[in-house]
Amino acid sequence: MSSDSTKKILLKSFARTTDEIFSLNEFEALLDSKKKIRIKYGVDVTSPFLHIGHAVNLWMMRELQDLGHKVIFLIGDFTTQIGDPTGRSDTRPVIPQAEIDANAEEFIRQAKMVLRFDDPDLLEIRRNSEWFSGYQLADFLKLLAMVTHARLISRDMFQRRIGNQEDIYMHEMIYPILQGYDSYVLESDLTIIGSDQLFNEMLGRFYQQKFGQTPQVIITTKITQGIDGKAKQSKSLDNYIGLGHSSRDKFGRCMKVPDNLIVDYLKVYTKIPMDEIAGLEKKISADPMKWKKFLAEEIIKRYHDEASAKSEREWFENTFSKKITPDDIPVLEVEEDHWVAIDLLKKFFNDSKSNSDLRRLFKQGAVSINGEKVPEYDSKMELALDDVVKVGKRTWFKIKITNS
RNA sequence: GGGGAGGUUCCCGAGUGGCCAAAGGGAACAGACUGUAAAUCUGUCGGCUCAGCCUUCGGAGGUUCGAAUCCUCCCCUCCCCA
Repeated sequence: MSSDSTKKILLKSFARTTDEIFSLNEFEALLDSKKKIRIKYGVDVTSPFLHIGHAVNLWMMRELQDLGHKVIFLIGDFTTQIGDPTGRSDTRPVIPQAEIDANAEEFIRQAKMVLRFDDPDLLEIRRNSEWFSGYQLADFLKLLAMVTHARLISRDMFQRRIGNQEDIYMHEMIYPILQGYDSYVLESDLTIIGSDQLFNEMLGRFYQQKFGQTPQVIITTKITQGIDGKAKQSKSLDNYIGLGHSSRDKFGRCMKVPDNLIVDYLKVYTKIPMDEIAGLEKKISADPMKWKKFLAEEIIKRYHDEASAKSEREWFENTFSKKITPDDIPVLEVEEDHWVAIDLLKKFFNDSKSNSDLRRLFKQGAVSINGEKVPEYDSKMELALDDVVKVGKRTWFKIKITNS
C-alpha cells in the first residue's frame, strides 16, 4: 500500500512528532509489508476532552488513514471502570457505565476534528467490555500465569509507590495486563501513545508474542509544555488549547503561549516544513508577536478553516491592539435609563461577582462607559441605546433600553 | 487490633491564646507598560448597608475578658506495626 517514496515521506513526517519508536526496524517492515495496518487507539474516557497535544497522536493516525490504514478506536469501557493507575499517586475512583457512554460520545465528537470516522474501512469502534465482561476466571488465570510479579512492579510508578510506602491495589496491578491483552484481541499492528502509556503497551507486545502474534509497533510522541509554559497541557491547570475550544479561544490561548515556546509549538502543532521553521527562529525572537499570531492562525486553519483563522486574527488585532470595541458583544436589556453604576454591573454579572468584587473593579479603574472611566461604584449613570460598558480587558456589553 | 500524623481562606502551605480575615507561593482579577490574552512592574484577592461591621481555620460542645491556636466528644484522610 505504500511505495518507497510514500514511506519516506511518512517517516519524515512522523519523525517530527515522535519521541521513540519500538522499534524503527519493525515499523519500516510493517510499512514495507504493504498490509493494511491496524492501529490501536485505546482511550480512557474518564474525562472526555482532547487538547492539541493529544491531537499530535491523532494527526499521525490520520496520516495513516489517508494511506488506507485502519484505526481501531477502542473505548476502554471495561478497564475505565477499573481505573488506570497511570500518572496517579493515589487510587482512581470508579465511574458508572452511563457516564462512560456519555463521555465516549463527547470524546468522539472531538476526535472527529482530526480522525476520519466516516469510513468503516478506515476506522472501527470497539469496546473492551466485548471480550472482558464475559471473561472466564480460568482464562484470566492463564493470562496471569504468563507474567511475573517482578515484571509488573518494575513499572516506575509502582516503584515510586513502593518507595513511598504507599499502597498498590491489585486491580491497579492488573490493569496493564488487560490493556496489553486488548492489543492481542484487536491484532494491533501499531499504537501511537503518550510515553506514560509505554509500560502498558509494552505488555501488549509481550502478550502478542506469547500468543504467537507479531508484536505491535509502539510509537510515543513528543510532549510540549502547556500554554503557561509550565508542565504539560492539562485540564486541571487550564493551560491547554482544547479541540473543543472555539476558534476565538484557540486564538487567544495561542497568544498566551510564552514567546520562547513559539518555535516548539510551530514544530509540533503545525505542518509548516521543518526547514522553514529553522529559518524563522531569528525572526521569531525579533518579533515574537507577529509569529505568535502566525502560529495561532496555523492552528486555527488546522482545526477550523482559513477564513476563521483570518477573522479571528482581525478580531484579536482590532480588539486588543487597536482597542476597538468588537461588534459581537452581549446586549444587556434594561427597562430604566437611570442607574447606579454598581447595580448595572450587578445585573450584568448576574450574581456571579460579589459586591465587594464589583467595588474593587471600580476602585481599580476597570469600568468605563463609552470609553470614559466610571470612577465610583455609586456614580449615577444615564444610559442611552448602544452605550457600551467595558469591564476589565475582555468584557463588554451594550445597552438596550426596553421601556422607552 | 495496636501505634502515629493530620484536616487552615480557590490550590499548596505557615500559623499553637490577643498584634489573625490569618505569613509565603501559585492561580485569578485589575492597572501600567508592551501594536501579544507573552514578559515585567504595581495593586487587589471572605462577605456586607465598607475608614466600620459580620462570618471563617473538619463538625458539635466547653474553658477564657479573648481561641485557628487549650479541653471533650464526633467525622474524615494518611502512615506504621500485627
